[in-house]
Amino acid sequence: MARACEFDQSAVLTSAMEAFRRGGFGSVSIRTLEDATGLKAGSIYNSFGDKQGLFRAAFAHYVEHVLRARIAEHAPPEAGLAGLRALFVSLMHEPDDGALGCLITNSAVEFGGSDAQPAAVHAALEILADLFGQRVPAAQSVKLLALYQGILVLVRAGWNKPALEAMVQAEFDQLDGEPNVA
Amino acid sequence: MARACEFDQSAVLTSAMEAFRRGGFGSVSIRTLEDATGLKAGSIYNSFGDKQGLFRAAFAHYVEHVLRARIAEHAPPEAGLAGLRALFVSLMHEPDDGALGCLITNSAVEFGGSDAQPAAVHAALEILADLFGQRVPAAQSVKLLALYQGILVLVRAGWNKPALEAMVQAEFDQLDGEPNVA
DNA sequence: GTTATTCTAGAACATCTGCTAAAGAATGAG
DNA sequence: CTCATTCTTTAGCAGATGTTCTAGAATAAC
Repeated sequence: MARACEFDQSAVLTSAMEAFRRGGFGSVSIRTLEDATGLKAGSIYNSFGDKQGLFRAAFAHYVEHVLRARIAEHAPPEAGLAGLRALFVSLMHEPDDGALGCLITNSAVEFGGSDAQPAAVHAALEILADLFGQRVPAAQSVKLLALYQGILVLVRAGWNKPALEAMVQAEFDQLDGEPNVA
Repeated sequence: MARACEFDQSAVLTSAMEAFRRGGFGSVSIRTLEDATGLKAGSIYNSFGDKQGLFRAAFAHYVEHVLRARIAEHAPPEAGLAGLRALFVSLMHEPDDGALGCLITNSAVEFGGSDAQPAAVHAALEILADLFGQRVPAAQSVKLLALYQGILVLVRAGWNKPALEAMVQAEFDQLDGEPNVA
């Protein structure tokens, strides 16, 4: 019917997502997003409405292509508790040393001070809570969720990774010795 | 020798601190800080050098008058493991529902994407790590640090507080049954 | 080929940002 | 009192911010 978009939507979302993971929503400007995505401001506003719209799309992209992909890779349904262990351990082996933080954790912190937390943040946390809840008793699953978020904070803060990994291993060793859900 | 400052430094730092706890460093402007502290921009720059200087002072104020005060209240040296339990439980009973987040956790996340994490953030995390390390075996103390940070993220995200508190109680019940350091 | 429609490019807008300069007000030393 | 010193206030600067507008380029239906 008319001219088609020239850019690759997925590539654009990936680079916007990385910019937001590094700096958060507030400190990444439209100019920075222009450089990161290769798009001009006009095209960004034409395609996503406004900065929030691009963020929402990038957040959804993160949930789908980073979080869900990570779960699928390390903790598919049949992997059980060992899958959860691998998922946790993988957090300490990101090449970026926390510079690319978790967009969910970072957003929970960044928007937690405002009146309304975006529903997307809560929904994303729910994905993890559900995953843990399926493989571990309820009391333990809340602990795993908190541990997961805490590890991401500490990795981003540059905390000693081997110590974190040893802690994860010990924690799952203990979980292995208890009755679980599956 | 000359005119004295009219404002109460501690009160100014407290209100600046609260503003930063709510919004982080980046999204709190000098105008907002003027309103929060009652000072005019000129006085702020005269007293603290620049925005970073005020933030540094507010961060130190937080460590001294919020973190250390919280430890002294709930977990004095003689309180042992029960003190740590009370410390953790207190995180779920803040009246602000996470709108006033922990300045340490929030800063770790906000500055984690930049080249150099401020040393003050790491030092503040060390305070908690040391506290835990004195009352619990090393492997457990790392877990408590991660749990502590994760709880703060989840509280700020509006997560179910009774579930978090039950998790904390269960975790410390288990710790009570193990040999500890003291 | 015309035309309607949608994308892209670039300049521009009003507002907000951190910060500074200049003038007035308070203080203590001489 | 004088005066040097320091605080407070106000106004303003240069640059960055999110956003919009306009002109131009590409496409597909007719």
